[in-house]
Amino acid sequence: MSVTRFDLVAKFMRTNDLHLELSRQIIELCRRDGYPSGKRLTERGLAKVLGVSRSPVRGALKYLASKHVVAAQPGGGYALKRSGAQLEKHIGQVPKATAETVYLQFLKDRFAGGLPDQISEADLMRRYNVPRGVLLKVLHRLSQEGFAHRGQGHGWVFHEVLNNVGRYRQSYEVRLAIEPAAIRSDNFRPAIDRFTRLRELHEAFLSANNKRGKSGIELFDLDAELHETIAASSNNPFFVEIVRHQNQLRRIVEYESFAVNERTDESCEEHINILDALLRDDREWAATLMTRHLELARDATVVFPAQNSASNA
Amino acid sequence: MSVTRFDLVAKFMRTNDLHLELSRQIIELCRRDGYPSGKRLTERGLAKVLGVSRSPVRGALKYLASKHVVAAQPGGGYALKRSGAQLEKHIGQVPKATAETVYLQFLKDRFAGGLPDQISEADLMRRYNVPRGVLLKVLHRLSQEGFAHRGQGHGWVFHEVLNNVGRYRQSYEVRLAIEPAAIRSDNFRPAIDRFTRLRELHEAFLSANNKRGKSGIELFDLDAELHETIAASSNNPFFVEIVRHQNQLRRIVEYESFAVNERTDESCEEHINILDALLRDDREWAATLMTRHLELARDATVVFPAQNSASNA
DNA sequence: ATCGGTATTTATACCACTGATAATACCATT
DNA sequence: AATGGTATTATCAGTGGTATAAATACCGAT
Repeated sequence: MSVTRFDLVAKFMRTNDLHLELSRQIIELCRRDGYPSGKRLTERGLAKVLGVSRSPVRGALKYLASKHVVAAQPGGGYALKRSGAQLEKHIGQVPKATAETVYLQFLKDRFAGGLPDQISEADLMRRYNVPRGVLLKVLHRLSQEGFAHRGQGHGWVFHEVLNNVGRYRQSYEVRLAIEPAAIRSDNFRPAIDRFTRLRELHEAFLSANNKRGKSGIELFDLDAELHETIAASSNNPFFVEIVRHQNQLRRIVEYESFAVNERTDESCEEHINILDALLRDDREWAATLMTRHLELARDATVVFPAQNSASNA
Repeated sequence: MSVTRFDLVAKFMRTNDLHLELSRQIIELCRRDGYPSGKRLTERGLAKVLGVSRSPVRGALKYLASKHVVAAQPGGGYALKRSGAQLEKHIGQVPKATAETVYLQFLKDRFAGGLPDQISEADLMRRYNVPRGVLLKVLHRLSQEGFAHRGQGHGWVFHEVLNNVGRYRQSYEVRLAIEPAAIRSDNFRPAIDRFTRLRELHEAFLSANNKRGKSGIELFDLDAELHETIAASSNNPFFVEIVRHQNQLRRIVEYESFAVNERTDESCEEHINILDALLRDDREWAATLMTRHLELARDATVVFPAQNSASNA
């Protein structure tokens, strides 16, 4: 009769979706800022940065401890136990939240033409067999990201995605207008440390590239991070928002290899040149290189046209 | 005993929010496309355009009939009974849907610094005294438009709004990058009829301006329509989306006269010059004029700084 | 003063049900 | 073939109660 409620509650505290999501973000944070192994992670600090309360952070840390990414300290609390490339490996091992999975599946299906332009919630629940809450969460995220919106009456309306050459060119048209402008912005202040870090990662990618096989996903994420970081240096949140949105649009397409850009090495080198120009504060040249980089990428991208989605269901 | 159920159902068919919203859109549609009085409005046609089924359209038409904007025809169906400026008058008289009212109130409060950066749903329900459904509808709209997003844990996070000079300049920075690029886009095809109509409206505004008092709201809407129409002519939906978003950001601020641009007449004339250039297909010059127009507007805009919203609640 | 541990309060997610209403099918008329 | 009128069906909004989990307050230790 002595081992009861309290112990059970403590033992069985399940890790939920939010815990997983936060775990990812914690790893990502440590990786991006290059925290060394042994760095102490405080609950309050993480809660502040991640915009949540201590409760879910605690859950996430517990989960990370079980995966040996962090370790409980003797006096209480947790400290980081991995760093750098090791973290990158771990981040892929954190299971995706169910909403995240459904979200990706949605976009994939949509791209492949498997979803009509208009569809009702009930229909989607039947299709994906998820509870209403998850479905709504996904739909609202899609809506926030500009992939869909709730119709005026019943049902949801999906917007077009980057599933044809024309769309892809239009995306580049936007980026060509925005990204060089961001670099030329009056308030541009290069984030030296981030740029330096990015440069290292690119160099690493280039040399690793020759040995092991190339990873499309890895390169895409690196590319996205570079463009977002540069946009962020303009200190204009609207620029960042637009660049991020365009990246998100391309992400799903390129993850699924529906669009391929074979210029991986060249692209990396162009990135490095842009970073170098920015690091020596030669912004005009950086902007020019960026324009050139985007034009080359645009012209080299091959899109595999999806089967036309003649509105089904 | 003869007057029962059927008649009651028919008589008491209440107009709901959707009916009101559609009524507005129908008026707006007729105005924008310059439908003449007497033009027949078919249920199916409107349903198609508005993206809903016939049921709510029917409700809207019934409502509009009660306001004498349309009239029931002898053989059934409805026909438009007003046109042009008369329609503009009517559109202001259609009551706003409750969600719409709350939405505007939100933005106003947020601008004035009356809403903290983070706040829970329950808190908002208490504050605005609206049922959860309406609140959520509003929040999701705000989220879709980039004003807010759901936090990871509990509560919603509000983004910054255009409530200071810096933000305003950043908005113009985006427009300066996007709008001339839209005009220079390869796929730009001027919407001759829309442009011609807009030109007329601008001329009308200029002459009316001298007689009656000026209406800031009226001018803002005209301005927004012009910029969106031009962006739309690029046939690049991303451009349209960005321009629309920026307009929406400015709308609430300028409606409430938190930001004022006294160059109404000059602005109108610049618009006309841009339209003329576009109408004679002189795109390069139109793009140059657009750049100049935006720069002048940017430098002339005065923002009344809102009291700093030191996070309350 | 800041941290981790714990307890308490509060908010939201979930579920089933109900009524309202949007979507749709059908019919008669032109 | 297209339209308006009508009836039927399906979807969705609203409700309330409960379970879960996030936010927060508090405490003792460093």
